[in-house]
Amino acid sequence: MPHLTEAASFVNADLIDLPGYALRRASHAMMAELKARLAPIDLRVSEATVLMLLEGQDHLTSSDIGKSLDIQRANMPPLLSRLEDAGLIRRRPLDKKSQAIILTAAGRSRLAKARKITSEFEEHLLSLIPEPHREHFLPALQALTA
Amino acid sequence: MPHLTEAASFVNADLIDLPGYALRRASHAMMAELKARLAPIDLRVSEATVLMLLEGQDHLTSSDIGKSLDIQRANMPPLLSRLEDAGLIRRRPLDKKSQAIILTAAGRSRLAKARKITSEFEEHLLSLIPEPHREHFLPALQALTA
DNA sequence: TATTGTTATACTCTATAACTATA
DNA sequence: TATAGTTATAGAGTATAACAATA
Repeated sequence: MPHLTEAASFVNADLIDLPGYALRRASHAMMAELKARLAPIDLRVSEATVLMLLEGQDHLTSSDIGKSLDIQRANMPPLLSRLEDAGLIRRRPLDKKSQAIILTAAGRSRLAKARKITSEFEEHLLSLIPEPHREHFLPALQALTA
Repeated sequence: MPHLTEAASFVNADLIDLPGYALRRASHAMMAELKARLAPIDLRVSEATVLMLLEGQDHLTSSDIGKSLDIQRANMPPLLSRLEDAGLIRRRPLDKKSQAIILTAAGRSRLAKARKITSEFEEHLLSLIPEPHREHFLPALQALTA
């Protein structure tokens, strides 16, 4: 017999009523879902995000990408190396110090697949939120990031 | 001169309009904030959450806690060991296989400080959300976890 | 047979410091 | 002086597999 009782479930219900805790749990659940949906095209969430940021851009540096996506500069090289090794991006020198990160043809092709998956995912996510709350979700989240 | 242009900012604005991306960013920002607020009392977010779950309970096992908080069973021992080494919890045998995790007096004292910090944090979080959206935030998040 | 607690292990993300070379 | 790119390293969270002992 499991030891988890109704009393314990009640306490857990208390936790889930805290916006901070609910935010962490919802984010974790949704990112696990998106990770699973992107796995078939061999992309991590962070990698797909970088590809989306690069679309139509031919002058963004590694540092630019890090600033836009809130990724530390020091954590960009391994991320970009994986994308480069997969042939999805290449580097173009801007001057003797900086280099632009740009999509290859294979990168644009993979991005198209990623866009399809993420847009279906976003639709799924919103569909989970009951109607009266749905339109308020994005503005509320954006207020927390700014 | 930085390479980040207005065009790049615009693309980033596109990303932040995706609910899934906004959810991840908001969660990351808020958890970093809570982590910083809990650091002075030497508690991680996950540790404070466990203490809160244990309040008033004297029969929850390691497995119970993992199930409630969505933490894998295998990841509980190191978490609980840190709390035990800090004198905040102790183990009480339920039978020859299971043991209850319970708060010590020091654990209840630390929990009181954590409750104060987290309630101030929750208040801060909600205050960041503009009035028309605020009341819809928690129900929307809870719909994504269920 | 299923569950509990545990160990080992590995991967991902994140964070800080430090170094070089160039703007 | 500040910035770009990189390397090294460490911490934290998460995931799977496997084991012994007990329900």
